[in-house]
Amino acid sequence: MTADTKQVIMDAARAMVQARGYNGLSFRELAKEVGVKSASVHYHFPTKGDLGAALARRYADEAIDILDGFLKASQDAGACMRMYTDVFRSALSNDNRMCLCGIMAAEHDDLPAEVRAEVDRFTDVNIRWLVKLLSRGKKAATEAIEQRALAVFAAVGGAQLVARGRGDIAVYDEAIEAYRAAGLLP
Amino acid sequence: MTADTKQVIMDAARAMVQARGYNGLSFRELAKEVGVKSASVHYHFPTKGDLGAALARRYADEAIDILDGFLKASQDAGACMRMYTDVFRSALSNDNRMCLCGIMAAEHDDLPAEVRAEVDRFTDVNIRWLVKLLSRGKKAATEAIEQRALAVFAAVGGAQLVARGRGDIAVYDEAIEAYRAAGLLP
DNA sequence: CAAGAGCTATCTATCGGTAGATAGACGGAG
DNA sequence: CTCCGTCTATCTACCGATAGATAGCTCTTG
Repeated sequence: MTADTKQVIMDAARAMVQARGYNGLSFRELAKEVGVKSASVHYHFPTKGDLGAALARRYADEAIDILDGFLKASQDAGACMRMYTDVFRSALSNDNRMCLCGIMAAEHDDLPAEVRAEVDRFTDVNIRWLVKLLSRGKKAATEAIEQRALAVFAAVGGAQLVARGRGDIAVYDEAIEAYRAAGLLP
Repeated sequence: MTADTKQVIMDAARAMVQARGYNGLSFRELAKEVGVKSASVHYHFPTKGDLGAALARRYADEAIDILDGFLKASQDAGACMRMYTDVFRSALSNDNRMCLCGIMAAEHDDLPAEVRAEVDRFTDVNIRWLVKLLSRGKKAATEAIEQRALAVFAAVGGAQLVARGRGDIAVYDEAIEAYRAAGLLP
């Protein structure tokens, strides 16, 4: 019984949001999945916005750690970028799911403000990391690097979305390969 | 008073879906927007799936006409591609909306089957058109062209999604420019 | 031409279901 | 004894969908 119910709820909720989006998440279904009553979910997360924001916050925080690990693991930009694209790939290989914040970005406009803020932060985290990566040894203007970082982030997210729609992870692989071939990715 | 109510309903529904997604569309709100009762919407579209499928079908059909017009309007691949990216740009400039099928793609998994089919067809239409465009005068392998077409479609969709999240159309422009600079777009 | 039958498009009213949210009882652990 | 976590039970609001009535148009037919 040690397994902190709050963490179990968050894990299940994350999986459900990655599969069906924030609006597709319901307290009842989530509670059933976890094996508690919906009132118990409300005990840990008073409102749905609280839950959504907690999910996105943890997701962005984890991203910071994971991505920093990549930069430390290799000095090679190409290798780091492959690790980066592989993270997004792993969401798809996990039952055709999306990046939590990627799918929430589509619902951006009717997200509670506190959720939206965390989703935006996830984007910031990614852009900052990509800027760091693309800056390595390059002397290009900061502005150009930022533009490139944003384009990479958008392209990877788009590839994930399209591949998921096709229900075929090979579509993701092909898109990434095309990005690399075109020179968008290092 | 000529304005066919069915068309008015579809126009309003499209705008609402482009802003808040398929799940964010409700018969009551839609009816209020149009100025009728929700029962009247059900008269024209018995189920929500019927309405969603009708929207996506019309959207895909219009896309075919518009895109073919581009190919006829210019022989230059770069010019055609700019017209293509400008179509997606115009959705953003129309009150920060998304491509109808782009936002529905995010909800792909819990879309009624008849809606999903039309959304998938929209993707097909785009890929086919891009293949046609990228094939002009190129002798590259069909497979490589298809891969490239898919990557372009995904990248443009991703740029739209990210730009919308940022609420800044300049983000879209910058991403597209970066794609062009990298050589992904002709 | 006129009368009536049937159709179209809309309305009011309501259905069963589910959403998020809350109050208060209960039981176990410190 | 008290506090924490979970439960039962319930609330209000909204969802998509349906039933049934009605006004007005159109078409047929004597």
